[in-house]
Amino acid sequence: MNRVTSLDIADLAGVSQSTVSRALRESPLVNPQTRRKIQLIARQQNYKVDSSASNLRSQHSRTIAMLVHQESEMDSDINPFFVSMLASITRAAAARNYDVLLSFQQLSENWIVDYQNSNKAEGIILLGYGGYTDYIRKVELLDGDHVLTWGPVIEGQPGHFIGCDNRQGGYIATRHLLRLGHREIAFLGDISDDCPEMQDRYLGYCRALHKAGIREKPALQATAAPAERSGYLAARELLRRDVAFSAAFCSSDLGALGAVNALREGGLSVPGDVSVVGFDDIPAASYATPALTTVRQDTAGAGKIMVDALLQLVAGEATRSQLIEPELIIRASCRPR
Amino acid sequence: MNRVTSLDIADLAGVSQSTVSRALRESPLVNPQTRRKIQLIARQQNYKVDSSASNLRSQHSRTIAMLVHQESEMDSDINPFFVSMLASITRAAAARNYDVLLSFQQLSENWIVDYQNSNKAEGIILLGYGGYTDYIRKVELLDGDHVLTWGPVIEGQPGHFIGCDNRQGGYIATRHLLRLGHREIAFLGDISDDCPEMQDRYLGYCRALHKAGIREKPALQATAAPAERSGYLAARELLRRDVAFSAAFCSSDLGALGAVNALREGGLSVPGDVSVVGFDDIPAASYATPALTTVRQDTAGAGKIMVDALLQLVAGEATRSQLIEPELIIRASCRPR
DNA sequence: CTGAAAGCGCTTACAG
DNA sequence: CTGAAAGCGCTTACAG
Repeated sequence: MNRVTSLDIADLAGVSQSTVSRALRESPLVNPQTRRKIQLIARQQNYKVDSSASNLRSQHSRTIAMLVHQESEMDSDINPFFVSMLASITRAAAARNYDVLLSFQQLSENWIVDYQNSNKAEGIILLGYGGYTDYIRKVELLDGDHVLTWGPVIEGQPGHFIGCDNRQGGYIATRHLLRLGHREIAFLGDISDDCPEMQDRYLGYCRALHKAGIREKPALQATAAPAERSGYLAARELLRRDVAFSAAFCSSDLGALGAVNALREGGLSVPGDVSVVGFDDIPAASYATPALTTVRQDTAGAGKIMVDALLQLVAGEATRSQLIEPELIIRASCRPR
Repeated sequence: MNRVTSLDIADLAGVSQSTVSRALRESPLVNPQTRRKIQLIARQQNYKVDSSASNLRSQHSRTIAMLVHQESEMDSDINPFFVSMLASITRAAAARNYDVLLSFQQLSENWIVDYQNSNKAEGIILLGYGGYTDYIRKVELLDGDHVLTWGPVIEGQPGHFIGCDNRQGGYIATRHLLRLGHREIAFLGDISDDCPEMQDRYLGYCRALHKAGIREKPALQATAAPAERSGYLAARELLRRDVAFSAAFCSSDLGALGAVNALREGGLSVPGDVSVVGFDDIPAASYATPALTTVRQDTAGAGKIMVDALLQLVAGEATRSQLIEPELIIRASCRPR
């Protein structure tokens, strides 16, 4: 049994191969009756247009590549936030009739050449970029390529980024704690230049504090990456410092979950002794004990926006950077002072 | 600036286009010096073989499709276990120089036609199949197609499956609880024919009980799907029945996390009053409070095995069904009776 | 509205 | 070891 081609369908339908091709692409040129007949026969024969041939001829692949950054080969835990993004991007792409190639890569590898120059994908979405300073250096060389990154949206930066309004996110998280009467609020997160997103959350935190007439204290900030272990260690460090705090804003849910464990180990109850707010609203946030109050990033909406923005880049249109609005999700990990 | 093709590389290297093609495919026919020269020029020009053209000519795509089953469009929480599988499959495929197309699909959609007949993918890996009875009916029509499913490995079933030795998993989980002195051990999971994997875990549970001279009690079994909410409801149901138990084996970690919450709400401490064992070893299991004792399915190994098995199918070779060995991971959610 | 024909950029038998 | 040539299965201008 040989592969069915458009020529076979043409024979069965008694038309030319060109007409088959047109009918299957919903060309308005072809007679509606003929089109229906051809489509019926194609379905009966389980015929599908050969994508290699179609791609080669038409010079586009209707495929995007989604690269998830990983520091090392071995680290197989993907941040659940990225999993949500990945799912929502894949669905948004499918809705636009695009396929998605998935890959886990390190920054050092040359994905542009691999995916774009081989015509495997028309554009690339990057989830997680590792260190910002290294990444931006790489992006500068990309001029004209179709690469969109989930990350910080910074005035004048090269490349194309879409991300959450992190400053606003940090602001509403901290304001929530302030309104509950907390004054000594710790910040767990990396505020170095390598993490502009967390830095922005920190700036939002500071702004909320200032509005309440409070100055931020370096002793209340502890560096943490978005990982459970990292949040755990940061909270321990904070406890060791022996500085008073009745609340903590963690710049990731994963970090917040770790911090909660560390606080408990230190004999503190959450939210009894310390209120905790996270960031991301990963699934685990809602079924943790206590369920985590957090700042949700709308991944479903973000996926659509990213796919649309990438396809604009591909089409050569201008894309403006867009900020996703964060939303405070109140659960059980905070209590009035 | 036009697209660089193999003809351009040929011109630059002073050889024919055929030789460029051979050199880039590491053909032993071409002179090593010529090959190196061509490869160098190709790299300098950022040239990559056009995959559409290559696929069309050679009639294979070096791509596999990975379909993650979803009941509904809206349900965006992917079981973290599948996330690990997805990552490990993608890595295993990359190691064999295969690309991975990702898609979220419902059982009703016709993925065989979409991916295989269009030559988009040489084979398909399915993660999550929904109801087994419906799925197996679909698989029966697949004869000759290259579809591999993560699921139950059952003697004589149609199609190609790779999965965990669930019976053994259920056995070692239950044996662990028995060795801790528990006698009244609840089972949370779906034991209907639609879930042969959980059914097998239940059979392993029964076997362990029998070996200890205990008969399983229907009152100690509550139906739960692998989801937090479902485990929560099942545990509540169990508490309502007013049957004594000092331990529970939950056939998924997600369900176990929900069950722990329900038990706590019911005034019981874990592991103080009830010991709990889960299944899967998802990341959340290790950072839950208490950290969950569970049965690990080796996803990294499973990914490699699945990709290899699928590529065997594609090559027309026989694949034998394979069972992944489960492993008990002891953490903090169990205590001696 | 339809058909004949060119050609996308490769791979690979064939001839040397 | 190398080159000239055919052809993979489509899409799409061109002509009618």
